[in-house]
Amino acid sequence: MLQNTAKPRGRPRSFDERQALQKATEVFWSKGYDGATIDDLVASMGVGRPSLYSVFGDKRTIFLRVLKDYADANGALVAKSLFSPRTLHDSLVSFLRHIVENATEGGLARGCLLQCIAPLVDDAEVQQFLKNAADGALALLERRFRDGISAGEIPPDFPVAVRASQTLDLARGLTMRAKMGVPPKMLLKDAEEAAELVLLPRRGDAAQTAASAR
Amino acid sequence: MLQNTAKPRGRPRSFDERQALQKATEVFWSKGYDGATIDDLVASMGVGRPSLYSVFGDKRTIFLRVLKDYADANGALVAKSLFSPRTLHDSLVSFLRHIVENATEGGLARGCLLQCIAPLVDDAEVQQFLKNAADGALALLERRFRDGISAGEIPPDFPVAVRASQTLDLARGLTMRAKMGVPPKMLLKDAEEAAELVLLPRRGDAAQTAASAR
DNA sequence: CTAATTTTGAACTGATTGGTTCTATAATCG
DNA sequence: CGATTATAGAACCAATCAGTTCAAAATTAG
Repeated sequence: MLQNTAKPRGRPRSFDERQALQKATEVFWSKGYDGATIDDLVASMGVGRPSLYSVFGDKRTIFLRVLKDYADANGALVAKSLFSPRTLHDSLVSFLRHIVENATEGGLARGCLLQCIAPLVDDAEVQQFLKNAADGALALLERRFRDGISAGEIPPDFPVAVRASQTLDLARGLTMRAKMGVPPKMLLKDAEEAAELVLLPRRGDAAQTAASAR
Repeated sequence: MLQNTAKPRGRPRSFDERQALQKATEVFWSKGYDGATIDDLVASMGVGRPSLYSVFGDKRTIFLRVLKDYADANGALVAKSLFSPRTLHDSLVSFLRHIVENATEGGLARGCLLQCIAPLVDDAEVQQFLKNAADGALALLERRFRDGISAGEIPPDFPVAVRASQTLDLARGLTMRAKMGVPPKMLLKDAEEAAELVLLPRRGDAAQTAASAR
């Protein structure tokens, strides 16, 4: 393990594995799971058909790997958007803006791979993965709200679990609209409105410190 | 046109057109557009293959008809849920509950045909249809909020357009979670929370009459 | 150099797809 | 009854699909 640059024996690969996987992501993201053919993948990834199977496995396996890759990268960005030092309000705006930007990346209106493509894949492992990813995102949001309580940005009785879930639901709505072709500009505006909405205290709850969240 | 029961000349059909279309809806809703094969449709609809083509057209045409049918039926139910005589709050709960119930109908976690299936169909006419359907739903919600202003349930400066859009986004989130297998019971609870959320006045806006919305 | 090892491109395979044709069947009309 | 009209079932067709085989190519080890 000292030399990870140990030269492999046979004919060298003509492709970069990470880069190829990124291309595969694009294909699935744009065309969907059923819509993406092996030929599409071969063409985009720059990998010969037999190499594709020997290196990455079959279509389902490739998709699972793409999914994990995408979720990891996205999860890191989401965490960064939420936990870089800023007010709670700005964290939420940043989070929702990230969702919108991801879903409208390159003006392509592809939505989110995890929300618009993967849920249609009729596979138990995929579905379990999505459930875990959603739980993870929810946990991050709840943590951010709790941090907001610690910082005195929202009152201690702020309904953290409810608002975290609602934030995620609003994000899902933004993502679907991105997929429908609603202009990013409008979605970004709505992202800010959504952040304001989920910071409102429950009716009847004291709101004395809430104003500082802006 | 006096006799709509005018007996057609040839061999009578062995299927009911409306019933067959309903079955087609189930097939697309469960399996997706790509996932539904002509054989699936033939088997479920009780229509012979050639009859299917001569009566309903090709796969795309069948799907478009299914889509219109589904949207009409659903639109009627949504309007009813919103505009039956009740408070604004109860209308919103009723609307969101309807969304959840539709998406979890029969314990099948199919989500919404218009949100979970149709957006993946790479067809301009389908996409335009979805956009129109979304605009229609938004218009209904806005109208209901405005009625709430007229009835004094919410203040005159209530941000109708913003809240209507947010209500729809929350509904989309609920639908996605239904598709992910979140239990209906939890979603129904969240539907009520969502209704409460979108009735909150904007920060800084007067909220004197808002309490009557409950 | 030769042998061993790995990747590659092209061609192949069996299954499935959307869509059609052909013929038998079931009804009404005269 | 026989002519007409329309549907139904089975078999068919060309295209496409996921996945494999095989020989040629490119590299390292000795």
